[in-house]
Amino acid sequence: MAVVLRYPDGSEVEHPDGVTGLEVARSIGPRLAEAAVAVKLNGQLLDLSRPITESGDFQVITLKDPEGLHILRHSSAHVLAQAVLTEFPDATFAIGPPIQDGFYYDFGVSRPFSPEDLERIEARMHRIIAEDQPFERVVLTRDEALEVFADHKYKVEIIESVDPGEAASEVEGGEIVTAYRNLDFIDLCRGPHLPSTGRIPAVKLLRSSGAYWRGDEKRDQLQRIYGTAWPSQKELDEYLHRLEEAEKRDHRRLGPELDLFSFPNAVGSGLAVWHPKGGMLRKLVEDRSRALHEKYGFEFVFTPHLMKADLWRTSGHLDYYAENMYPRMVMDNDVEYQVKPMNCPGHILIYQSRTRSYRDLPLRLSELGTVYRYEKSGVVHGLLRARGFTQDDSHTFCTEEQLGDELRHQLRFVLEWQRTFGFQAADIRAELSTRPEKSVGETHQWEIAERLLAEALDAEGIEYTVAPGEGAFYGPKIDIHVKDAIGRSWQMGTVQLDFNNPQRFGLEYVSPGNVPMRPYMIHCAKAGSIERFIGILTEHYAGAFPAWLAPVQVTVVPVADRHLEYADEVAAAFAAEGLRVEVDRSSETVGDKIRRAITQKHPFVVVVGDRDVEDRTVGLRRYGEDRDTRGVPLADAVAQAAGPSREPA
RNA sequence: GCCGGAGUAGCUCAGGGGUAGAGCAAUUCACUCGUAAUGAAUAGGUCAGGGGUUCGAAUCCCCUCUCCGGCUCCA
Repeated sequence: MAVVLRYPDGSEVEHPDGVTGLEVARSIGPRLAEAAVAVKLNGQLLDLSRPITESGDFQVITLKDPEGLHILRHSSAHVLAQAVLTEFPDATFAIGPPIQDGFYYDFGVSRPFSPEDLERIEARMHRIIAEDQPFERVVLTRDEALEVFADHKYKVEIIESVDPGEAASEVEGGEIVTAYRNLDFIDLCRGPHLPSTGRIPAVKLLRSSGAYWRGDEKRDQLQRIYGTAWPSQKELDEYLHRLEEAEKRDHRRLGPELDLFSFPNAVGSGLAVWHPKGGMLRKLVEDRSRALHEKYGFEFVFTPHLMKADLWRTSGHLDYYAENMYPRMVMDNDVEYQVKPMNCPGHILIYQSRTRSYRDLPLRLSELGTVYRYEKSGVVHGLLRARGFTQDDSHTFCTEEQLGDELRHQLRFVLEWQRTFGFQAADIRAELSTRPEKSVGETHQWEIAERLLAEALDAEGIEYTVAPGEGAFYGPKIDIHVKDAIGRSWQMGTVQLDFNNPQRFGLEYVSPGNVPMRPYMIHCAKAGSIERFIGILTEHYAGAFPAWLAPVQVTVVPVADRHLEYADEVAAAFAAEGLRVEVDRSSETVGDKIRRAITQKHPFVVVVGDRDVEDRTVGLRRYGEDRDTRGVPLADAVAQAAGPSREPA
């Protein structure tokens, strides 16, 4: 008997039945065999030592493959568990999967891990790796497995939760489970694994934290240890370097550094104050928001921060959202008020302010509405998760006939918004969330809405995935996710249908046939929250905003005090073109003044000295360029700065 | 909210029962300089806040607040 294996290059090679992956790799080349960590047969990953008994597509997996990295990190997680169980005999272990860039493992322990514990555990891991213990695949029956792991309640729960006949994530399905053994350590696992622990080239533990068993806050709190593993020390170092670089663009660091905003303790958690430069940035973003809303046919409305509690009762927020709302205050004759966490009810009241006809629709109401939400203390995160923030919110009311066109209209708006701020189409993807289990509205409405949302995405050529059951209880939605400069994905815009509010408030319009009809309601945010959006922008651009958004666009640096007069004249020339310009009047050296402007990431630095005064020129340096141009005629310099400083069309 | 770590000058940090420290920033003075840090001097602190232990607390203990990393949450 023989098996025929088709290699990635298309060639087909015959091997004896039961040949191992390693033997096949060896037959291809010794270096490949050395690099091999697993093989893939017909899409299924197998250990190198597994006998191959069927023909098909065959590929050797090395650490260069994504699957190889996955295996490396999975095996690293095993070694972590082995180290912890060795160092902490009373510890029990739960699950430890590979994740993006690394792995973690959750443990039940009598006390949380300290940083010193992590050092000790990591040292133990390195010893296990040095010992080069082979990973051995063990096949157990359910009963055998229950016996082997009898002392580990989480493992027992995993084994018992395996539905016979169906594959679960931790183990192969059926009456049989697999485990991997190295030395005296054994862990439940479907594999595959590296051939031995010595094949882990570079591993490092990063941090520990609490984590709930099965992700459920009502269940045990376990201690999770995060680590990272790479094919080489160099790649590990590069990864750590990337983390440092990401830290440098953290908006919570750049905000104060660039004098944009801060979070004074005296104000309260999750509440920002905006400094003049951040205020300018914010004004520019908000101006852009208003201009685009106007372009897309929205009308501006304003609603108060405080509204009667009864209104929130009508809208259902007190039923569904109360724990995120600030507590009520009682005024006048025991009337209760609450701070708004959303803008919708206010906009609905405006809709209701008079009888609406089909001729009024679509009615598009927008507001830069500041809302306050009580976020749990542990989740506040700079501008990205604040307790007070301003939504670029809008609510559109339309007829069923208009719904398709209107959704597409709104989607187009969201996309233009992202493009305006420098996010490329290729970095935008969408998610269509459909009806969840608990929902309001009629099936007919959901079906229409979900279909029209999908059609709008198709019409705009947006790549999207469907998230079944992930919609809000009140309607399906599209979320727009955007990738930033270092590849992180952020949810920004959203287009959501709402079947709930029109019903709760009894919204109507008069149809052409003179009968009352219920309008459809669309929530749409482009940035989401202005604060969060600026936080993301700050990280995306690492604080070096495109010139049109830079709070200060031009810094004029006089070489000596005698050039101050000309410097002011130069500044005036830039300002006359609408540029935001500052003159550095300090008595520092030229080098220092330039350094400060660069550190503050100003797009243009203009240096003026004796020759410039005489020739009416300037020295021009653009941010990010490590050189400068001398003797640029003033008018040219203004033109050069004005171009990129103009708002995008 | 939960688990851990942390809070000392505007910023970055040292000090860990016995008089509060450095660098950068700030201010002043001198320098007036041609593309990423001129020099000197000065000033700056309820050591997050409150309580306790102690002859004596930034330091040890308790509570609160805030921040950081996760978990959970983000109808």
